[in-house]
Amino acid sequence: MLTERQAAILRLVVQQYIETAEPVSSRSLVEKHRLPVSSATIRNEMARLEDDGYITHPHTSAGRVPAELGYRHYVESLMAEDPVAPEEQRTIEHQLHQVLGGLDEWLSLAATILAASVGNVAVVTRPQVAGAHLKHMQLVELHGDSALLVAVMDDGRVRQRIVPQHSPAGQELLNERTIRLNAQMSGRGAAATLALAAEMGDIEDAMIVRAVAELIEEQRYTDETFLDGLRAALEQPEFASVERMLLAVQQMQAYRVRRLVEHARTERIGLTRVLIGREHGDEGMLEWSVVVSSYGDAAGSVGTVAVLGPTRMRYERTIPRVRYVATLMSHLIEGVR
Amino acid sequence: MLTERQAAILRLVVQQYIETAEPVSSRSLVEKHRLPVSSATIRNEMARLEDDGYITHPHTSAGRVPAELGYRHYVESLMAEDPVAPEEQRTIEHQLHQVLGGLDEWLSLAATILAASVGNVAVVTRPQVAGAHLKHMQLVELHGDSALLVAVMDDGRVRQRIVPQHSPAGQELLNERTIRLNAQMSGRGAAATLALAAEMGDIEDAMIVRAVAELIEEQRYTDETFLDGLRAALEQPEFASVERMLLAVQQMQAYRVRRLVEHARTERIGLTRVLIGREHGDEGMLEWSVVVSSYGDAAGSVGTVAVLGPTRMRYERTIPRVRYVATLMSHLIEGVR
DNA sequence: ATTAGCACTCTCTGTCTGAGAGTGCTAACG
DNA sequence: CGTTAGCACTCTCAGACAGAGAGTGCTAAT
Repeated sequence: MLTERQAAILRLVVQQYIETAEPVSSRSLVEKHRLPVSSATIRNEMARLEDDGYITHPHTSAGRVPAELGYRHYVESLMAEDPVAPEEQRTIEHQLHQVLGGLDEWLSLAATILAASVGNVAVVTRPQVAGAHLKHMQLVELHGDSALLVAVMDDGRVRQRIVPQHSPAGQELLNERTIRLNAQMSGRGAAATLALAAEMGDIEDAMIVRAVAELIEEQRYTDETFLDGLRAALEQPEFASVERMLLAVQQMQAYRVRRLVEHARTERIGLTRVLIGREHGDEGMLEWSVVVSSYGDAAGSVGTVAVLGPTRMRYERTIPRVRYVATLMSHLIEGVR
Repeated sequence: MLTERQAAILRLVVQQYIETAEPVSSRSLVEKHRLPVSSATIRNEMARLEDDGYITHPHTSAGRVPAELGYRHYVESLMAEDPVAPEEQRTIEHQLHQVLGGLDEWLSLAATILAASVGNVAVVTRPQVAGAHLKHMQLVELHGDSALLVAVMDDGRVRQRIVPQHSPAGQELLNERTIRLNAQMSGRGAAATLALAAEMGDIEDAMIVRAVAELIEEQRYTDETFLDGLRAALEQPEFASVERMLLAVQQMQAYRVRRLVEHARTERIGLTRVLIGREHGDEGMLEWSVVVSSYGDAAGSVGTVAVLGPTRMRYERTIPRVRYVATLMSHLIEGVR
């Protein structure tokens, strides 16, 4: 158990390190904060904190740096959140409301806004519904012997697929087919749609219905993950070497980030979770932390909002902002269904 | 005018520099290629080439490095293209044919394939039609008081927009409206659609028609530009310092790259152009070269395929591959219209 | 015209040194 | 007993320096 003074020192060490990115020395702590004790006392306390695993030493004659446990304790007990000011709330909300083009555009914008607000990588995943259903589909004639199948799902997705036409039909006939098939398919899930396809007499009908079933179920990792803010994040001193920067660029790929974030999140909407260093389980990204929150609607679909950054991250700022954006999205998502 | 020997030497210098990324010395040239002359002779010739501006010197005791003029001459007169082997042609074509999901997915895949094939940044822009026309639009009811407008254009775009509904209508009524409006709008361009909106009696009809007109005209830079291959490109030695790498990451943003590439391309389909260093006109990217080609169909829409990389780029490989992908796309694009 | 030879230049690497920053420990102090 | 002054010790960092190595440019001989 930490004494009150140890806790105070730990807080200062973490804060100062987050701010300066430099190891924190006992003397600088005393001077900057006009502590009523000498640096030797701080050194003694620091040695304790180090024994207990809260902070470390890069080398003998360097100041102290928070260890994972130190950040953990800081986030849980020592930190005061830096709330999203009303002004900033309005800005974010306003920007989000600029969206005209549907769910995808909206998720992408959310990632961009969040990234800009916290200066790190922001990730937003599309809300996953246990079983999506078809709302409406439409066949549009393409040049030549194929048609474009456009399907709108009840989870907000709009997906397309090119389907061959054995007998070129013209838009008129495609419209008829569209109406006929919609009548049978709309409201169905993937399995039910597939079952329907099996019963179909007409081969072309069956093929289209199967295509719709695939679209309902489809999840492409990249397309479902919206990521922004890498450029800004790379300017932080943790990436100030070619190897580290290159590694970071490699690591921040949509599919990988998505796996990490999906794994880190909880089902519980409204809860914001922080995973520091190895806590998130991706051995290759030990120096990264994740702040993650779920959003969703009454219908039970759940998506993820997250920020990724170096363990030396401004948790005070990041946590409330992730939470705020997630909350906002939970409210807004109803509208694009 | 270069003598034959000078040209031969220049070719070797460029080739070796492209391969090794190290300044090329007179001795290494003689040894590696068993030249029938001494290094001193090469040195004399090199001095000439330097006087004429084909190559340079990083410093007194370093080997030679191609200057822009050297690359230029190499690309135009000295280089033998490394054709895309039938095997590779099949692979690329096969990958491109994997596309199921329509134009966007297809352009994005093309960029990925090209990037992988040349190991640099590949950019593909959507084919722009002078005036696109509406093929078909569909209204789908969303939860609450809005509807999703999905429009398919004759240039292959599928665009969506959320539109408010003043009086919640139900999908039935939306279908009626869809049919009514399609009958009036389909085949129209942006201006004609806008004109139509002005004549409309019904306010909601007019609003939807206006929205469609906007969608027909819409061009969002990011969404219209598909880019891949940055990760691989960053591994090249030209980016082996934090500042350069960071700069490269900043520079390779969709909107900027698009501007560069659109500016560099020619209207002439089938022609592949190479712009080296300052030739492309973006003063901030002097160390980059662009290989660019246009693709399009008989209808006159033109898109761009390009590769961006350091001036020290394997032009022999890159040029034929850009050309091949562009040709392929010209053929394939007919199918997704 | 070509080339051997050599002086000259510049970079690169490793070593060393001194300065500086911090800690850890000890002993003294209140 | 907690606190602190003092100091030895450790480690890093920047700069200086030297020597090796790589290349060129020039000159004179072939």
